[in-house]
Amino acid sequence: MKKVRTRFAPSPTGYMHIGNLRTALYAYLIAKKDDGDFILRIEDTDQGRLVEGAVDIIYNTLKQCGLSHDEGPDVGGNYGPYVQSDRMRSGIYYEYAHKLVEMGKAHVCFCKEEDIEEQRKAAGDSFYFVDPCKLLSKEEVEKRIADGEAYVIRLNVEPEGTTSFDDEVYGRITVENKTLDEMVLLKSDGFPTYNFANVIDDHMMDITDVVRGNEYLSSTPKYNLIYQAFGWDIPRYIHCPPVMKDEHQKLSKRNGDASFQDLLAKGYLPEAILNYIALLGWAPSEDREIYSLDELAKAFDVKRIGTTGAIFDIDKLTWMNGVYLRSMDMEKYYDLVKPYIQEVIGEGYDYKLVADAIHDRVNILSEIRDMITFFKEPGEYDNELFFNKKAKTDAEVAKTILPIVYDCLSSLETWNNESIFTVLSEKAKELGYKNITMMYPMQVALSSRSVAPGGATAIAEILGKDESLRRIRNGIDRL
RNA sequence: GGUCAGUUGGUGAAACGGUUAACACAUCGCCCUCUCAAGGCGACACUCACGGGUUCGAAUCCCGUACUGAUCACCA
Repeated sequence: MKKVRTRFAPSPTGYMHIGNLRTALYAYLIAKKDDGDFILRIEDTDQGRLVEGAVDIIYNTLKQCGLSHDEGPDVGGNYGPYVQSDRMRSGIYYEYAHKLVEMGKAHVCFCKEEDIEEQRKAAGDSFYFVDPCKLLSKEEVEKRIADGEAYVIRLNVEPEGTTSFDDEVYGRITVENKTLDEMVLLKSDGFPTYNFANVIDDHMMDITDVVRGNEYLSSTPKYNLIYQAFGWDIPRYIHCPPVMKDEHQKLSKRNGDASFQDLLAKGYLPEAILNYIALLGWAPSEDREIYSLDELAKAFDVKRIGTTGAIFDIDKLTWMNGVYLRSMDMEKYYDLVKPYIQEVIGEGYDYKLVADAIHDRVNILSEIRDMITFFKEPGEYDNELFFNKKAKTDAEVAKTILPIVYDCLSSLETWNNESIFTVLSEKAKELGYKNITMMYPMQVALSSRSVAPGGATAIAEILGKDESLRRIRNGIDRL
């Protein structure tokens, strides 16, 4: 069996959006499942749409995701060049388009765009019309070309019969040939159209599995016609359903939807993003959702790709990101979280203790800031905050509790979570209070919040004895 | 408008003609608990867009309707 080769063929038009990334992921997984090759090819036949830095974004994204390509513009390979605008490639397209003309499978067309439009209109729904340029003699064509007249090369399509292809996801699809137009292969500027370049490249690069979005489903019969004209083997087609923003719209840059870069900036992890989007349009056969990239490659099965657009649910991604954060190696977690902590509270505190305190609470890294600002400086708060139904506390109760807490702690020698908790809970027991009645007012005094990451005692440990006592003192003074 | 495709809960989804229609997110309850989380437990589709048919039996097969999407460029 031939070695599986898939390709990711983006056009460098800006940010990498999620749908695109998922297509890249699937292409990667399909290749890696069978120890095949994953190739990166840059499709830039449209010179008007080049965006500066866009290619770097593609490289960076693939790298951050661990979707390493075996061949590509930057890493080389035996099937280069891997950029369509490369002069060497342009020559190839030109040559093959003309070869098709010689074979009688395509023809030179001098029609103006308006002429074509008119004829299409006249053809109506049947769509098919006979291009008058098809009837030109070889001599005349050559003469007009020699005279410098602009021309394009169009594929010849016979209106009779049907064209079918098998898609691994959507099954067998058949269309009538008369609904297919005689597509342009080579544009008047000498560049190939995207569709043509695609077929040539996929064939020349020995691509066995064509993985792309299902918006290409309709044009696939035309691709097949080109393969057939050359007598080439037709690849396996794997069309993926779209990733949607909502019921009606696809996720897109134009709608201002989050790109991969945006998600990273918000503090989502590449592994989590990849894991999540793998599940958008594909379901594993076992009852499980958390997969590393390698595990995905093993579990992936083209047959289990769905046919319906899947709505991108940021809530589920957020949950999954939290799962990754909670289950990752602690050292790695500390490294990840350290810059965020230091940015907010600076030096002076044990950032690992802070990291431990928020470990079970953080889902996305950008949430950390709001969670821990009070360590640096307690915020303004109203005495109403001392009210807590479950703790049976309010400002009045706090007035009696806080001094007790203060006394217990000011004489405490060993300052850590456990020792603080022990002394306070013993005191609570002695006085007949529930722990929470002691702890809640303390938490408010320490954090200026009704909810805080970690219990009052954990916060006190991080703050240190002096600062903790100072904040409790302030709490007492204001009551 | 033509053509092609799709339709299981708020969301992702499983189900290879016979199950109480999995599982996960979200939501809501309860438990745990020094708050919030995390974790544990439970609730949440009398039904699989709708209407016919085939079958002893249909979310699963067939036909039609509705709705949704894609496509119909010298854009990629």
